Amino acid sequence: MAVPERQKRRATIRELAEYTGLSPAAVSYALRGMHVSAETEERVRAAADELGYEADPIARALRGGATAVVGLLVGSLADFWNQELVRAVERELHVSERSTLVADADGDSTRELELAGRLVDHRVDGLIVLPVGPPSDGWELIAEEVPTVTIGDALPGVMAVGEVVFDNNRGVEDTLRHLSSLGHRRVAVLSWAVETSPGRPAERAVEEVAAALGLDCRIVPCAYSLNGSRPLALELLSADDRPTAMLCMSDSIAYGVCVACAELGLTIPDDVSVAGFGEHPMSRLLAPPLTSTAWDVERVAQVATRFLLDALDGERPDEPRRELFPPRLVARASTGPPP
Amino acid sequence: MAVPERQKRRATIRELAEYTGLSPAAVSYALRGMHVSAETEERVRAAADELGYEADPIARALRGGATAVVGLLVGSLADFWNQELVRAVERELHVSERSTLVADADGDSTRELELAGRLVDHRVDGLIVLPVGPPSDGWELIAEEVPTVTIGDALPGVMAVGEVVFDNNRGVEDTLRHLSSLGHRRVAVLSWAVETSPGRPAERAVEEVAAALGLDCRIVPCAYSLNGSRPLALELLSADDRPTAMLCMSDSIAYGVCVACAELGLTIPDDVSVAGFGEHPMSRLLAPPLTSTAWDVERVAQVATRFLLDALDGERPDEPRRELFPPRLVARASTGPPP
DNA sequence: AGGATTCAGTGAATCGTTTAAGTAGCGTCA
DNA sequence: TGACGCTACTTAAACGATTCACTGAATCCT
Repeated sequence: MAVPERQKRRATIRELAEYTGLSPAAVSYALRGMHVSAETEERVRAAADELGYEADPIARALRGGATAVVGLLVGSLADFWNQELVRAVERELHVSERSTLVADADGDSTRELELAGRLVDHRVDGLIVLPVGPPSDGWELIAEEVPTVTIGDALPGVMAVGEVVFDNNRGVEDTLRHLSSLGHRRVAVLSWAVETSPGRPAERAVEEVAAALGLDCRIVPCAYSLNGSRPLALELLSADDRPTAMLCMSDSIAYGVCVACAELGLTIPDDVSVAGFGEHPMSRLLAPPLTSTAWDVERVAQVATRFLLDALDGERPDEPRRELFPPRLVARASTGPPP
Repeated sequence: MAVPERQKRRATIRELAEYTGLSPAAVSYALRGMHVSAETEERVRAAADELGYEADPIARALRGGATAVVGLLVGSLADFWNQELVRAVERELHVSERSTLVADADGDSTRELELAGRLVDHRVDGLIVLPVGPPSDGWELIAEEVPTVTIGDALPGVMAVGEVVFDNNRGVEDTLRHLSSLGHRRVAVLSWAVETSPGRPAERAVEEVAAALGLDCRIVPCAYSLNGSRPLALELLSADDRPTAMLCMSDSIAYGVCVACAELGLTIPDDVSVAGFGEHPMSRLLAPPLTSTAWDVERVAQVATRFLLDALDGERPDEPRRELFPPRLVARASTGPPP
């Protein structure tokens, strides 16, 4: 009922034109309510329903129109939070009748740009990006060609139509203060690779806060995933002067650290405290439940798609629209006083 | 270097033709190594490199060629295992230079078919489906139009080119035997909605094994997600004759059950045993670690894409190629003797 | 009333590629 | 020699929509 019967071969605009006794052009206009009398418009619409006509997105795209496809370029799909975001964005785009072309840069900034290009080649109407790579010239060209929204961190110098920004700095500060107030002094920060766009500012934030609180912070670059952090954690935690707390810049990273702790026979938080970042639904279920910093995935997805869709049917804003998401520290049992 | 310089406007085949002094047709042939002398082919290829020419996938698609886009239709993206599968499939497709159009049916079988249609409209070269819905006529049309591979459960009557099948029955049997051997008699099975394609056979498997083992099994339909199972579990576990074990047909479902247990003050496995299905990387980290049944996501993704890609550049097999993945029971601390 | 403007709709070009059909030029073979 | 078949191309017609430039009729203004 709701879904129109699926034809063997779709009706074309020419067939619809013949059926209504109009020219293809008139039909095209009618369907978008331009240029024609109300009566014909109605008639064409009815005929379109009857024949189950829907404009072919590919043909439309070739001519330069919209494809109803949005590209979603994810820095690392191995990251659980990012996976959640993909789901949320896909859902948001679905309500606006759009499809989602997903690409995973897998932590590689070269691949990231290459994929962005590929998405553009497929004529996506817009691009939502969770960047890994450092800002590069390539992005300017991309963002110029197709409306782009960044999530997580802006790409400086790139003319995005929207920027959904996490207040990572405050997140880092809150967590470090939390750890400091518990008595920790030696903290390892497992961060995104430091040369990435989120990495650099986060690194500075860590350094500033550490200085202010008198913490001995060591920043260690780390891949997003569980498997990326485990070996690193094994190494860090086997050292004689092992840190008393680990701040992981993603919950996925923290999960790998938990595994490493288990393997080394270390108890969390008695032997070492672990904190995540970007709370994943699973984190409350860990043993012990993981301290983390929460951002509302659904709202992030909503705002990002809103920015993009507004840019798609209005004109592009002169300046990126921007929304800053404050962190919410969720203190749980994985952080406690140092041994 | 590796990535060709991104032009402001892409070179067209006409420009390339002019550049080489050939006709567009000759260029088109040359680039696909048909019909032309070796010398011209070489010359055209060189010119293409020089101009950074790459055929426009949209124009190609309109004419009826391939788009290098594969549709991935997921029954429920809220399910963590499925999220992992999306990542793995995306990665596999990337190595063959293809992009992935992801659609989430969100547990709704009507939406599932509608989305399949939308993917076909976008001229995906092929379709990989993790079905939720019961087999329906719509699928036959879809599978006829575009090569389709099913994952998880075949769609009977649908001419897929490949079927990646989980041996759910044996998985159910193994788990129920495991529970039975621990001494359980009253087991609740939180399953996919029973009318779905995986639901029905799984239900029968449960009934048979339960009868053989003398178990009192109650099958409860349940949405895939953590949030779907929590309220259900709260209800089931508050009853006087509450089950001593819960078999959850997805780890995501199990996670919700764990939350419910915590809320009710029930200890796992002392008060109630919990088992998942389709192991997620997180499950070993829970408190207590979750008993589950593992399938290798990476291999599943590999086989599924292999089936599809083979069908894309060879001809379609007369009969679906098929691979059955046996389960691997991972017994952990979340299952123990009944109270 | 006559010229200008709007309205409703048509015809044809266009987007960038593929491919069926056609055409030279050349060699082969009866 | 002429029929035939190759090879290496070219020409032109798709694919399915959008849109620019028109046209004929009706309406408007002074």
